[in-house]
Amino acid sequence: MKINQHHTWPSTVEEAITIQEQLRSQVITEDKFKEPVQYVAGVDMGFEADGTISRAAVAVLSFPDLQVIETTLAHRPTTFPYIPGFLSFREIPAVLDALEKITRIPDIILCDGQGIAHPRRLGIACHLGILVDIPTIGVAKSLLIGKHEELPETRGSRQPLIHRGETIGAVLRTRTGVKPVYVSSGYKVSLPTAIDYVLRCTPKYRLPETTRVADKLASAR
DNA sequence: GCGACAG
DNA sequence: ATCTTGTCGC
Repeated sequence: MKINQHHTWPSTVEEAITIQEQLRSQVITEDKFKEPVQYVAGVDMGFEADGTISRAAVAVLSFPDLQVIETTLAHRPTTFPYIPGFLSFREIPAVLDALEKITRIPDIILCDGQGIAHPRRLGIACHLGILVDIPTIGVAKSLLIGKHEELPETRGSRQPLIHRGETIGAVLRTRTGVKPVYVSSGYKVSLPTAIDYVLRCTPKYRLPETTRVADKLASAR
C-alpha cells in the first residue's frame, strides 16, 4: 500500500510532545469503517544488534476465520529510544516500511500498545491510524496510565480504565484465569467495538492471533 | 519533590 | 523489547 507523507520524526522529547499535541485533534474514537470486516492485521516489533536495528512485522489475517493471508517484514536503524509515553516514535517508522509492502489493505489494525489510554491521548495505535488512515485498536499487555476495579477471572470480563475521571479504555480478560489485556480506541474504532473485535481475535490465547503471528515473525532470526 | 512508566 | 531453563498446571 502507498503511504502519504507525514510529519518529520523528532529527535527530542520536547519535539515529540509537540507532534502528539498537534495530532491528538485528529483522533477519531467513533466507529467509522465499513463492515463486514474482511481483513484484520497485527503489527509487532523486534530488535537486533543491541537494539540498533528495528525489525517490524505485519501480518494480515482473514476475518472472522483468522487465517494468515499475507506477512511482511522490514528493517531499519533504530533512531528513538524507548521512553514511556513516546513508544510510537521508536516503532512507527519501521512499521510504515512493513506496511508499504502489504498488498491486502486491512480493514482494522490491532496494535501492540495503547490507543487513547495515553497521557496525551495519543498512544501508538492512534498515531499509526492517523498516519495511514486505517482503523486501529490498541491492545497492550500492561498498563501505562489509568486505574480500574478488579475483574472476574472469566473470559469476556471487563472493567473500564479511568484516568482523570475519564474512561480511556478497558481492562479485558481474553482468557479465563489469565492476566487481562488493556484495550483502547486507536483510530475510527469505538471502545465497545474494539472490545468486540479483540474478543473475536482471541479464540484461544490471551493475545490476538494477529499480533501472535506478527510476533512470531518479528522474533524469528 | 516522590513514584509510575506501552514495548 | 531482550537476556534465559526449567517447571508448575490444565
